[in-house]
Amino acid sequence: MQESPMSLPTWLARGMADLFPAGDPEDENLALAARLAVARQQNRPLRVKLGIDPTGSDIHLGHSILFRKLRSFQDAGHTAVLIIGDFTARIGDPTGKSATRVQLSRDDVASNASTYLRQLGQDQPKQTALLDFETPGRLEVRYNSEWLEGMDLPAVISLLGTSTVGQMLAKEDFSKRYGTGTPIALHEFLYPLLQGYDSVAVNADVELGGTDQKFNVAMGRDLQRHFGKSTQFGLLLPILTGLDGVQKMSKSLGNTVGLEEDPLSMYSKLEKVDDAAINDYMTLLTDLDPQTLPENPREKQKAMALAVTASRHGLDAARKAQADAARLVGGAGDAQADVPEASLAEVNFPAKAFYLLSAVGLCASSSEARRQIKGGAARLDGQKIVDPNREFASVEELEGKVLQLGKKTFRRLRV
RNA sequence: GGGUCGGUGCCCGAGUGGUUAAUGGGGGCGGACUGUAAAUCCGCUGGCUCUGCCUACGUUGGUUCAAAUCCAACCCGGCCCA
Repeated sequence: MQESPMSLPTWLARGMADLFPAGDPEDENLALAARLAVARQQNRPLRVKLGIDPTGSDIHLGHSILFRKLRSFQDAGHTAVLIIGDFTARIGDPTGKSATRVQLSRDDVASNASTYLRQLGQDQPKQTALLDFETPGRLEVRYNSEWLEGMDLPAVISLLGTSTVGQMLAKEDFSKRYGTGTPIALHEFLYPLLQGYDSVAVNADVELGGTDQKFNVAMGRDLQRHFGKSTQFGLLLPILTGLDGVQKMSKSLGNTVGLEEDPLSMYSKLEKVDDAAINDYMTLLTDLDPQTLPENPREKQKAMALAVTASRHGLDAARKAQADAARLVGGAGDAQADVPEASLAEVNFPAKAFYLLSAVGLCASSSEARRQIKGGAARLDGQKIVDPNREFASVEELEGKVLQLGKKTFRRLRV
């Protein structure tokens, strides 16, 4: 990335992976710093677009880096335009996908969307919420069905006419699939165009996205130009590496930390993040300087985990989680520790150990529970459960005890 | 529409009538080790309150004592031709 003479504010540049165009520093259409300056002069906030597809229901830390950046724009006085891709979700973004996505029903999309908004802090004060829902003028939530649903066939055809098959096949995901003979449905070509059209519809000045979104964001610029609008800047942030330190954080890869996870499980997961990912986590998930982290790798993990947990739950809760995690790992379930609870209400007694593990949700199935127990993974209050058929006669026998699977999953049993 | 190849467990991919819940690899989980890491080694990796029962190799039906493996129809996909 080129340094422009007119520099960007540090809150904006933090963690940035790409910014385009990065051309003529004097031209507000070619350099974001110039656009910011003009906006300031005219006392006009920038419109910063971030699109989300309500395809899942849980937001994880990987998603949150984009929302954090969006929040920074809000705090600097700009307008966040959050686009809920309720219409595009029904197509499914082909980006990073090796297979055609399942199209979602309207109901799924609606319920996912409301879950998203709640997780983003719709009902919370701005101090604790991820986005500022409170300050007037700082947030617009738009559903893209608003302008996409009513589009008629001539409009769709003209939209398709702005792009060529060659351009589409230049996109890595498509070319890879084409090359390996994996099907590409025609409607998938429409996705980048529709996402791009969102930028037209909301007059975006900036679009935020992960680095994998470059194609789609660039499409937004093309379409804005096509429709005679001023063009947006693409501000791309890195894709957060998952807990394994190798692959991107993604629910289907099971390497995520959920935004709403309790402090203990959040901390426990974060303190074992791969060394290589630690600095990125600091930069992208906290406001702190990674330089301040301790040298010792283990201490470094802990400090990062504390910082990130604190950014979601506050420093006190994070400290407690850190202390609890340290005690729990010692082996014995600790009566003081703040362990997530599991209800015994649905469990039928007498209950055999393997049944208990699955009934309480620690194992996906009772067969898996049997295997885990045989593998020596299950403990009750720190004591290994050896026999899958060990029987617990009544609730009283379990109430208040800590059931453990492996080294890092704990459940306090409650009635 | 024609030709041709193909559809196997989370993924890739063996298997072409009988110890097949189905070789192998990846991924995942667990154990040992460690820094609660990486690397390495070992185990597990359909379901069921399970010494047994049930469901599985695109779908349906058929042949057979016995099929993922043979036959038929259908569905879906790649490539070539139109």
